[in-house]
Amino acid sequence: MAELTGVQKQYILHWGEMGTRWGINRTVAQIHALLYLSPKALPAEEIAETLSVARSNVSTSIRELETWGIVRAVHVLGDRREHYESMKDVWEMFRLVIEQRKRREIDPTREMLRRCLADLDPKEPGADYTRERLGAMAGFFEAVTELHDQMKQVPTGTVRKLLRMGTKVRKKAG
Amino acid sequence: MAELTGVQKQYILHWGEMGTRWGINRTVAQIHALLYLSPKALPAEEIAETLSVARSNVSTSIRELETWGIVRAVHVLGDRREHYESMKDVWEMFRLVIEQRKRREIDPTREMLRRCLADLDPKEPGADYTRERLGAMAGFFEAVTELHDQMKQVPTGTVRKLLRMGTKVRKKAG
DNA sequence: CGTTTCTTTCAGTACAGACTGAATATACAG
DNA sequence: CTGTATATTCAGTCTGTACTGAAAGAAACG
Repeated sequence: MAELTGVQKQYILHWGEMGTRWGINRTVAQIHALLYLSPKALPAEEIAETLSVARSNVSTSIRELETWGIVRAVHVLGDRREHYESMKDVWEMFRLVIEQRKRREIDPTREMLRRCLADLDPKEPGADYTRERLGAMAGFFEAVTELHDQMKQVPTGTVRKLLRMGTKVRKKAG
Repeated sequence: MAELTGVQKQYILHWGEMGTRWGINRTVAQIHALLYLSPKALPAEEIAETLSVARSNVSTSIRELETWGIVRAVHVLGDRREHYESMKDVWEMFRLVIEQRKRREIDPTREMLRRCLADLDPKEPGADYTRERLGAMAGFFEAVTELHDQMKQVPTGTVRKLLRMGTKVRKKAG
């Protein structure tokens, strides 16, 4: 993977762009794309060269990918350097990312909504309306959490089954 | 809504912060939060004052919220200014946002993956592996699209039903 | 029409976060 | 130990996006 083919470049650049739109660092996303396409684990040095970014930038970005659990370091016999490889199971990868983001963003929001509802002084102007709106939003986040907890326990293979069930429900409702 | 209560401030600030983490402009998110909590439609001027941002910034941000379909302008008798109000149905709001983001981000990614698979020259080094990886990723995006199309047609009330079905599937699988 | 009120556009500025490269730390071999 | 290879940290710089304020543009009145 010293030289990138046209298709690989296309994928990596798009993935980086996509990352920025979802609040994920462009370099982090690009490195992930590169590792995902690579049949073998790559040392940081090679990643830096291939993507034309600073070696230190790779170090930080790999750390981030590791905390998400979608990239890990492996060792190669006769080479002292760490080599990094990406998880290949796409569903599992997204599940992990979603789980992390839930923990970092959904959970704190849920917490904030609870605190708001608790802090809400019934005597302040429009308290009833505020409570109603905050309550609706809190309900949404509760449901999302419930949905996520269930998803966590559904094995990858079952996802397609769920998809088909969705179709049935739709037909009944329609 | 001339003065914000402590709880309102808390909600608006958190929502703005949350926005930035998902690639949504902080001001856009804050304005949405403000309108969501407001029992009556607000003129741009008042939004600008309440949030301490430039009047022009409000104009641009409202436009963005309007293209998502979660905020609309309404007219108040005896007032020439446009007043803006947020949709209150939380599920519907998120459905709209997800739909837009799918169109802007998921669809182009799906397209890119198709193009990559089409452009892939079988003679280039590691073509088989690349095809395998791109194929897996493409499959994921196809499934996500399918899931989204179904969701679009499920009425809000049915969502909780789906949640319960998820539980059943999990129990069978477990 | 001219005036007033409100809205949008846009060129310039400010700022947050990404990125770099030098310095530092760590691991290993001889 | 000493020297070398690799990894990490961090202060400073750079860049892209958000934001501002002034100016232009619409719309509503008299």
